[in-house]
Amino acid sequence: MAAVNAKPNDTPRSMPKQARRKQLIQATIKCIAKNGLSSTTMADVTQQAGLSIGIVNLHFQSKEKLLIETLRYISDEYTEGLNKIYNDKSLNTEQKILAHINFDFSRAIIDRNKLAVWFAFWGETKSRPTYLSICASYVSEIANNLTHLFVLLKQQGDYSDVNPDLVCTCYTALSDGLWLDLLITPKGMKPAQAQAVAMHYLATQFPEHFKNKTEH
Amino acid sequence: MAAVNAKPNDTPRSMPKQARRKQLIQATIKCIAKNGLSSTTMADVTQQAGLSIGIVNLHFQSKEKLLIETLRYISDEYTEGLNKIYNDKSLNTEQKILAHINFDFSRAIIDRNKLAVWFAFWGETKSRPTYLSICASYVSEIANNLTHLFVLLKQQGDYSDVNPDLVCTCYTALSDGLWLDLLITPKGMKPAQAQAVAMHYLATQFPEHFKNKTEH
DNA sequence: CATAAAAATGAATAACCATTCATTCGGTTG
DNA sequence: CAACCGAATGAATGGTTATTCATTTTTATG
Repeated sequence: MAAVNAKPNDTPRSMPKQARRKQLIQATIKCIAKNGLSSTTMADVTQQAGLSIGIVNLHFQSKEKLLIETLRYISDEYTEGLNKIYNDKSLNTEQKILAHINFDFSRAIIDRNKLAVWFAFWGETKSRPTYLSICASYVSEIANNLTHLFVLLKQQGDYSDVNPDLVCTCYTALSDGLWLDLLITPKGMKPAQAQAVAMHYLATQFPEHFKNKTEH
Repeated sequence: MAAVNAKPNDTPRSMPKQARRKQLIQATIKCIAKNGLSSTTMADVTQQAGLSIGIVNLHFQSKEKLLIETLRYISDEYTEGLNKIYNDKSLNTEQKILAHINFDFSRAIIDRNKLAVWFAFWGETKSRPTYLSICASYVSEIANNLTHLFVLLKQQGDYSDVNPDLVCTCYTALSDGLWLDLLITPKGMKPAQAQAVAMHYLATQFPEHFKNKTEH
């Protein structure tokens, strides 16, 4: 409750505006995880950030805009991480797919605070067009890239029966569902185990490439 | 906004208490879908039900208890539907698994109102132990039953490499992830398509039974 | 060091919301 | 039909919360 993130000296006023916004967004993530989206208040968030109550409206105009920026933040973090992999010229197709899976179950992504935020926003998409459109746009961006990787891999083996679109849809859904397991059964499902389940599916589609592969 | 579900005559006071509770729970589901969990108010719910503001506290004591009962309601609906399948003596193992998949993507289950409710509560599990324990208990119940079906099916074919626990985890996660697709890309993903993706995965594990199977 | 500009504060405000409970309504019973 | 009792109502209440903005604090500048 009274836990404060930073002493005054840690957060000088001279820091760029962007940094203060990020600080508030990260406090918002913690509060949503700790109290739930429905009972996250401005007082909670600003106290978590070690700042005063009026600060959110100074930087975000309203609570609603702070929430939208919070969704955009985790959404961007995810897509930018994946785009870095897609654009990495030093990786071949197989390595990019492996890197994608590693990323999907990496510390930064399957942090339970962030998972709670994802699900909280997903639960609100039906009523908030803005949330929906943020989600829809990252989903389609990722699907395009990942499907393309599967198209390329299909050409590198005896994979005539493989449907890249289907595999992309299936892998993506599987990954989201495993995130749920990591969120609600934290003692029953470990990150490495979740990743192994994802690998198991890919091995059914691309056995020449992914059978008996384990990432350390 | 002003949409009222029932005229006074439709809801006589002589109906059993259980019926009024159900009416309020269903109104709650609609409100969560329409406004999001975080802005669902007692006034919304009671107006949606066509009743007065004080009625929730009469039947549920508090808003929080109404929400808990709402989660329990969709949770029970799901597990009871599956248990009916598991206990159906007229179905063999293969048919039970097919019935399970059919059920997972049936109208009653993938109703977008209810999907919104599932995700809203999942997003709050980290902060509400009561939500978490309701979710944890239905998850483990289903996993036990489904894993057992896979164990039985494994004995009915050349499936020595199949790991029933893994398949259960993978199928369940996949199904949850497909629910997300149905929730956030309602125009891009149709129920039949989602079901086909789930079948596609099972066919990789039990090709003798599920390859080229399509449910009508 | 003086001054101006920018950033941050937090007390005050107004709106909102869950809960209460005295009153009213409707159905049942004898 | 009268009397009763549980069900339902909704105005009133008190607590909570987002937002505002006059004031204070910090930083940059000459």
